[in-house]
Amino acid sequence: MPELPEVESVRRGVDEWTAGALITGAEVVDPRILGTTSARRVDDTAAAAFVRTVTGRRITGAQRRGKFMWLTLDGEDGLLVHLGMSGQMRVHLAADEAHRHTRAVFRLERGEERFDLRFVDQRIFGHLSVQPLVPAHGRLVPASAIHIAPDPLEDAFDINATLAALARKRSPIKAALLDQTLISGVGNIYADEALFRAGIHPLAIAARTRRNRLAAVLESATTVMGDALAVGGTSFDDLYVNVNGESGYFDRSLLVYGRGGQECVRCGGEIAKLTVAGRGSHFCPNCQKPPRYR
DNA sequence: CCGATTCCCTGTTAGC
DNA sequence: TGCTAACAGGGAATCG
Repeated sequence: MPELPEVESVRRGVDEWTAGALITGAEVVDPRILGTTSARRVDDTAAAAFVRTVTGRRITGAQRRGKFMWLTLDGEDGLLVHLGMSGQMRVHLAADEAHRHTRAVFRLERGEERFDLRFVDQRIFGHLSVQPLVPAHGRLVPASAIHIAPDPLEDAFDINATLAALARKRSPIKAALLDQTLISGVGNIYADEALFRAGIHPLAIAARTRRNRLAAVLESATTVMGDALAVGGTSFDDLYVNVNGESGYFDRSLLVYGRGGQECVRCGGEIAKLTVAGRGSHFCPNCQKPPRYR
């Protein structure tokens, strides 16, 4: 499931391949990827409109904030690409056999090069859309990403502001970490890993957690995502690969995620699993003591 | 206003 | 063995 390190790995590949390229055509194989989560019913008319909107545009580069990625079109609009949990961006020659779950294809031309940029998404939680770029937290971002907070790897990230935002949340810290309006880029895997590395229980209430402990969680999240990015991200379930179809290697460095029932690498105890904010949460009950509030 | 829950999807896996 | 139910989860809408 693509989180910041995976989306950034994809963005880098997409940027290398597409910066300066002309979109000479496009095809929407499955119109559902044009809808938002709530409005999946998108008809062929919308698909045709999407194709008309992107065709003939020049890609200036690929940008990212948190898990939101977009291609700038002529420097004025953004072609938003959200990978959801199984989305992939793949570069292929037009003659290459299409992947079973290809949902959209962009025909690109750059100099003498001609190739396809394909959006592949098994579970259709991802989506594509073209939107005007609007200012948010010191940058221009697609309009639908205006509410997304800066991520820990961008210049606009403000540690003190993020700490203050976390300290206002009366929800479990695991839920707060997943709230993309507080801090972006952190998903279920890295939230669990950050909490384990900081020794914080996922059910600890953010607002009742000491400031230096919250800071430790942020520090851990930043570090673990940076480490993951350095090895191409986490390919836990084979649904994530980069633009060239390559997996990342961080799965072997995961300490708690997906390790329920196994031994804790730190204390030898048993990794437990419970549901927080509707997501599976893996943690060590010994290394991450349950909170005790009066 | 805020936190919790539901829904959108498909492929894999556990269980009867 | 074969079928069904449960599970995985990012993000937005809806609920309480």
